Amino acid sequence: MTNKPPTQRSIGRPGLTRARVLACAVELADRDGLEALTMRRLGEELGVEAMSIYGHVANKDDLLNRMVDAVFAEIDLPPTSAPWRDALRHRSVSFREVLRRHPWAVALKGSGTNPGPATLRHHDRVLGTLLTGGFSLELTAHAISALDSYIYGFALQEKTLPFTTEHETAAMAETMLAQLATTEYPYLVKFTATHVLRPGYSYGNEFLFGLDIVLDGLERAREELHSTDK
Amino acid sequence: MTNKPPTQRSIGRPGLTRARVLACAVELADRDGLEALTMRRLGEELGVEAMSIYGHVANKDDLLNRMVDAVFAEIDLPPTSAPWRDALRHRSVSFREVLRRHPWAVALKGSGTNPGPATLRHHDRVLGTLLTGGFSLELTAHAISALDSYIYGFALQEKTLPFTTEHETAAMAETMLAQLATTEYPYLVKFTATHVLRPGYSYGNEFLFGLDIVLDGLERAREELHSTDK
DNA sequence: ACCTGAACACCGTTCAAGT
DNA sequence: ACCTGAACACCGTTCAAGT
Repeated sequence: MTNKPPTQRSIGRPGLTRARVLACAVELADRDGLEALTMRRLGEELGVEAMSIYGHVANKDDLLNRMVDAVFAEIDLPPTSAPWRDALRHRSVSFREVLRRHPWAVALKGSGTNPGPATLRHHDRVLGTLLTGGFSLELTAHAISALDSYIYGFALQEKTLPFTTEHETAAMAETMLAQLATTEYPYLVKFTATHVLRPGYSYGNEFLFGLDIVLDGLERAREELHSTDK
Repeated sequence: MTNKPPTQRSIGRPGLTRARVLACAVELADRDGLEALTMRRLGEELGVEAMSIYGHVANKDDLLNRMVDAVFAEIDLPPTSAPWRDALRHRSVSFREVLRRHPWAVALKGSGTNPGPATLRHHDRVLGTLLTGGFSLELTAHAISALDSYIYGFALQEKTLPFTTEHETAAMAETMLAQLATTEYPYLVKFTATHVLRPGYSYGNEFLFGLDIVLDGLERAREELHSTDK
């Protein structure tokens, strides 16, 4: 019994740490969606009264902020060894995979949160990749806006789709076709019937096409920047 | 007093129509945010008991779905007279402006909603623009995914920013800089200090840069499609 | 026949009462 | 000193009781 001051860990029931609260909250949101994540339900999942959670988190908003930062911590940072394009392509693919694992994070991004350390670190590394890769300050701003907009938007659209497997897609398309007024939406009908119902269709495959368009555009802008320098 | 059957309009208090409910709900969400849009508060705003709203809307989910469709109705359709690039550029700029007017619509898009007539019409016209503009079915799917991902993502990022005016941006950047550990996030500090704090900086200006990158990429893919045809 | 307000099963969070 | 459960001010929605 030394005169050790009370630590964060000593607050709350033994075994209940902030890390465990966060991990459980993320798992609950993954499994049952953001609307299932209530303080009471989370407490239940942790084997604890809802109010005990407030020992490790200021309030629900604080919990959500920390969850977003935990998600950012999962994203691969752009490897410093690779050239800017490969480095950012790698982290972009990782970013998208993480957002697919945690779709609720996209919605949470929409509410004004103040960034945690993992989020700041992520952005710092992406900035570094561009600034040391031959991008001007202005072009770096353009690049991050274009790239992250595309990734977030793709994740948002992917999350909205009510189907995942090819079979589900086909079933959904069939019912949609049956309801649609053929004369009123001719292109929608044609597109659904001949493209979406095609065997092998999966929306997820679209990601790389758009990503490479954005990266190509950035590379072109970067080259232009250096050719005018000469 | 003819034997006219009871219409939709005759349900609920006179003067309370579904259109008025929708318009009021949109205005409330614009003004005070989605979290302020409760059935009780909306009823208050309409001068009506909360339960009267259920005469014009099945439930809150139905209300939100109809609000999203009302937002889509505001977006300019791609003009059929213009070439595909100009047509889609016009509707994309309009799309982004509408999403800035109604930021809550981005979050709502994230929850799986079934599309209303204005939404279907919008997508039908965009499909038509591409399919009649020399895009194959597959490339049309690529194009819509890339374009709409970018627009939604940009709207999501713009909505997150806690500032609008240049002055607010500068103030925010100053406080952020003061809190940031200079050694831990060197690029973030450099970027904020020298670019974000530069007079005239406004995130909204980034939209057209990314949009034109995507459109350029699509045009290139379309040209490639036709050159291999020959 | 139509409307409505009390009531139900939930929220996040406060705070006083327990140990 | 620490925890917790009753309580408060909210939700969306049901439904019986009013006119």
